Amino acid sequence: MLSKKSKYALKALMVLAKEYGQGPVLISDVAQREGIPRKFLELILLELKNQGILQSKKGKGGGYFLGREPRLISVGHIIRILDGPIAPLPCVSKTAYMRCRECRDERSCGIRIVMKEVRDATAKIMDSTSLADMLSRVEAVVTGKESLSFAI
Amino acid sequence: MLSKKSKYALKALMVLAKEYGQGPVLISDVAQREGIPRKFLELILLELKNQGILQSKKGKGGGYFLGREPRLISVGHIIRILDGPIAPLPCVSKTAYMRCRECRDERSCGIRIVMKEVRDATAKIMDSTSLADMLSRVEAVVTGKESLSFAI
DNA sequence: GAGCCTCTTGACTGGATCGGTCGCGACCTT
DNA sequence: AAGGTCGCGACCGATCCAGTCAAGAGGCTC
Repeated sequence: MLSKKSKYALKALMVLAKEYGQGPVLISDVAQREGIPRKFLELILLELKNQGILQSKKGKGGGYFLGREPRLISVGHIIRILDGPIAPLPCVSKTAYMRCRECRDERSCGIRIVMKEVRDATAKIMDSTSLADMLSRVEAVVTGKESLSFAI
Repeated sequence: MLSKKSKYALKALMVLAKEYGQGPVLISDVAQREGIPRKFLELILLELKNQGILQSKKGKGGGYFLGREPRLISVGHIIRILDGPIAPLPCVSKTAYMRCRECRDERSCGIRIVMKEVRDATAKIMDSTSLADMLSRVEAVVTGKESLSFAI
């Protein structure tokens, strides 16, 4: 299950992606536009800044903005930062592998085989979807061309 | 992330599936074979019984056994019983749908679009994999015919 | 029916995580 | 130097996770 942190982060990033190249956006603006508790959002944006996703500027005319183009920021990366590994089990994680204490033979663990499939399918979707992708999908729906969302 | 509950449940069910048709198996046996805390496993098996997955017999010669054939018990069903919905967000769940409080228009929510893909991919794998499937995959690995596990 | 075996049930725990909130800085711009 | 903005540490209540404990209820065998 996606935490609210990740969900809020993605919502906020979508706002910043839409505004990309047009200067900083206030935390308060983002919070209000997306209905996110302001103080909680501060925490989230700070973390994203520390991980290099965002940049910030203090003082008047300050705020947050994306550190790179929206097409270079993947959903998977954001979720890994805020929620940790995507894999349903540590023993199938690529970014945070840990073997199961009680498994004699990992290779012949049926659960692992299935969960590896799940991890791969999930990671494939999340890592190949960028903020820009999401924006254009939303755009496609809004302008009534829903069929585009299946063309990817 | 899969909880230990679900993981233990699947491990236990694999044992019971292997033993299917050969009478009840003791909780203690399952616990020992799979390295699961006994008391904790009791809880899990009881829940699975209450949900109709397992049956039990008390007294000497008693124990737990599957309520139906291993090929009729899906991984997805087990995980839903113990961990709740598979969907990463309530607003894309088929079995426990709930709309997002702060979403104005659900259809044009980019996050929802992506998470729906994730849900569908995950559910497809989990719901189409049965205990019998897992058993035969494990068998394939054990007998050295790993390539079979990709043929499905 | 005694005694043992096995599941059943409810209460309890310690620790972690989630989803926030508060207050005071630090820093930047004008 | 004033006011706007992010930065950061502390704190909080609720909930969930993983597991334990003690007692009991039902069934079997002798």
